[in-house]
Amino acid sequence: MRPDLTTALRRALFEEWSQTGYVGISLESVALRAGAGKAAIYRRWPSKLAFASDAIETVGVDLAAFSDCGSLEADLTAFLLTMRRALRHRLVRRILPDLLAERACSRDLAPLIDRLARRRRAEGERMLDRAVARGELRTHLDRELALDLIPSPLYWRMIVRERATTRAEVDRQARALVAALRAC
Amino acid sequence: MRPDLTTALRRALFEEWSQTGYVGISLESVALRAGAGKAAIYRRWPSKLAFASDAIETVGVDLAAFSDCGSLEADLTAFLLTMRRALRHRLVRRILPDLLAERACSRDLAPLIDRLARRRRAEGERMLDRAVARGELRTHLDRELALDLIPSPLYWRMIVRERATTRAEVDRQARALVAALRAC
DNA sequence: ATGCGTCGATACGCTTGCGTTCCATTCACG
DNA sequence: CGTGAATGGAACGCAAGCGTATCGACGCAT
Repeated sequence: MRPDLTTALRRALFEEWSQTGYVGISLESVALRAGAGKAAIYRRWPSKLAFASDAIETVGVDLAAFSDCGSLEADLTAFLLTMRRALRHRLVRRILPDLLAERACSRDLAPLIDRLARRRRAEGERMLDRAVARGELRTHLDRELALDLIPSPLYWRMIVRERATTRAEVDRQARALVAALRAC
Repeated sequence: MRPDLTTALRRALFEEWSQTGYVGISLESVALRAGAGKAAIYRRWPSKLAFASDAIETVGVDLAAFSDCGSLEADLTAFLLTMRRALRHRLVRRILPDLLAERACSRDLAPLIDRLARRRRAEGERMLDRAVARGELRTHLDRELALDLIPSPLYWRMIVRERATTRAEVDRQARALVAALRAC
């Protein structure tokens, strides 16, 4: 089993996915794109779902990571910059909304999406912990609301509205979010 | 040409759309669901795209409307409550993300989505005008950012995270948004 | 050299659905 | 009543793709 071919197949899947959406993925087209035969796909994965799940988990299409930058605003800025970098990627920009849409129609991909979401939210909790410890946020702030507020404006702008976001816009967004989180 | 049948066909399209996504819509299934023959669809619309565009425009899948409630916070709360009502609708919750995903893959539906988005944003501008006139917001606030902030947390929560939102949560969200808009 | 696993290419039977067309029936109107 | 429009149901030729299987070729390890 050739690992380089497995990688090529995964890459081809993402390209095809970004053009057709999950439902429209033709495994024949994926194989062709990878310069392989269809049997090579079936030797590795029993189904489209298994193939897609493996590919997503392997590449780790994840929005962003949180890190400790010394202050809430700096943490938020770093998060938004990382998220911006991920959403700038053409394939991510196309596959991410399709993942959500597909989940609404068929629950096949739901476990995968849930796993990704859970990881990110746990990291967000840790960032809130740090801000509380620094005295930047109230101890009993509404964490549900805070964790919805943080990624949503950037997601809305870049995915829903398909707009680019400058570094200055990220900075302003972080400042607005700090104000919002203080009111949570 | 029976108008009641046209209506039934549109309704059937939405049901099918919510189950299969746009790509997976089978006009045969739509016709069957509406208790009609396929020819009835082709007599009215030349293609799936024309059918879908007509249906969306006729029903007006729109997120929400803005109204003057006397203060920025009240305006925002009213907006969020209206948007919440729309997003509670099962078909909307499924078709909306699919519209976005489909737009990313194929530009067929882009003009339709742009029209919907433009209308809503213009109304958002008027709400900001009112808040500025009342002295609630700075004259030169970052309107781009403000108009991204307003709908995004609710969209994120209800569509991306598939979570319900209580009236109390809407109120808290409105308050956080006021704080954010003041920092814009 | 030999054996094994994997490869791409292809064929196969099957399914689904498209867009078009047809037909007997129904309905509304003059 | 006669006529024309529209109807649901179905047939048609065509296309695409699925999942399975096969075959000769290739690369690698022994």
